Amino acid sequence: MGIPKRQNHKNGVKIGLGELSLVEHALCPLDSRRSLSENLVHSNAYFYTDHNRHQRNAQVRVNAPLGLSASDEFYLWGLLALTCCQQKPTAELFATPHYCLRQLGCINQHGKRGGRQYRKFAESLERLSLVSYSNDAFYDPVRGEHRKVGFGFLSYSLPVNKRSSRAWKIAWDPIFFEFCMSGSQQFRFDLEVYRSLDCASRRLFLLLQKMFSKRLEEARFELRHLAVHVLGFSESLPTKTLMKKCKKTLARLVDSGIIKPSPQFITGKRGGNYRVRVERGAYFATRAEFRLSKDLTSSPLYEPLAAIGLEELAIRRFVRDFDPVLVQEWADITLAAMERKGKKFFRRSPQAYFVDNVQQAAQGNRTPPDWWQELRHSENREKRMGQPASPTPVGEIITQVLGGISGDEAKT
DNA sequence: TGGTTATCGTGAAGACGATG
DNA sequence: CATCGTCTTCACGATAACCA
Repeated sequence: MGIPKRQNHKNGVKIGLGELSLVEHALCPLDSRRSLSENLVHSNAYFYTDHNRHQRNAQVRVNAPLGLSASDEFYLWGLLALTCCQQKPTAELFATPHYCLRQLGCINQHGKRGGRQYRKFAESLERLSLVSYSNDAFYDPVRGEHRKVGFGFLSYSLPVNKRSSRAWKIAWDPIFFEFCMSGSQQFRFDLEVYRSLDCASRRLFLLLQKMFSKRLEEARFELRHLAVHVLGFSESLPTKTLMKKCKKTLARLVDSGIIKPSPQFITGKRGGNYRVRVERGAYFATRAEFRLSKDLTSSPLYEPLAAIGLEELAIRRFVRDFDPVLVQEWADITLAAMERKGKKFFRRSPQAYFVDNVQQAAQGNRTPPDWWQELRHSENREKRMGQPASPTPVGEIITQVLGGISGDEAKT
């Protein structure tokens, strides 16, 4: 077996990681005019059966100070999967945006796509980080019961300088993360299929993925509930329109093999309501397992280490043998020093500096330098200053302030 | 007249190619 | 590899067209 090249061809299915209760309902309206408004409050409800087989109602509330787009869910599920597929998963993901977007299939070396993807990503991240979610009957897979919960999704910290090759840090809310990670229940799905769908179909796909992976053969819904509360269509639309929209969504899922074709998914009124019935499609027969490749470049540590100038073999060794948190930390210190202090900072080379420090730190006899701690503090301060007042796109908050610290940060 | 259906406009978002 | 222009799709309120 040779040294893996920096590549990203289609070995290994890209996966997404969902969450059982969250896919029961829409997190925001599909219509961006409504969902991307500031201080969005989205109230929703869905039904579940408790352990006595009684049907109960769960009330959901999503607060999104910067709004929330239906397409943000793609990043949420994708980043969760990236986090849990690391060699030693923790609730923190250190990765460059380039790494994330490449892993998620948003950019690749053939289809040339650029700046907009990065901006969308940063904006979504900003919106997601501010969301607070509450649910009075959230299913807790660890304890096997429904609980009242309130949590956020994630926090982030990223270099102010857009050109920086230092990794972004994404930290998941501990309670949310625990729900997502809980052992055998991990909710995985094919991210490529997900991506190929429109937002409404994506939501239904996830819900069906959840239902059909339990060996269920069919799923039933009430039309209006499905359209409004699960998919996120506007409640103000007449039932007829919703039916049309649902039919379109179902047709898409048929095309992807997620549900079986049927001449009539929606059957006539019963008790004043339309019933929707779908059957499990071929997709679930063929794609039970999703795994990420163990390719070296699929480690988020790869890019920072490569940016320091380490060889493939050395990177492999660090990824395999050292605590990823430690490696990430010293990679960040080294890159920060390269960007802000220049070459003269290093007695020999950045590589030597990094290698020596990680080894010493692993022994427990070296801690991060003070200048780096201060740098981090000042970066956090700026971020806090930049955020609540104005919804400035993340990458663009202040670069001048830091200009004074170092003269040669432009060159990387 | 009342109700249904078709179409337009707007802003978000994705696909894809050209270019630097 | 990043960036941008352009074309298409989507949701859905508003308006117009249609029909009994």
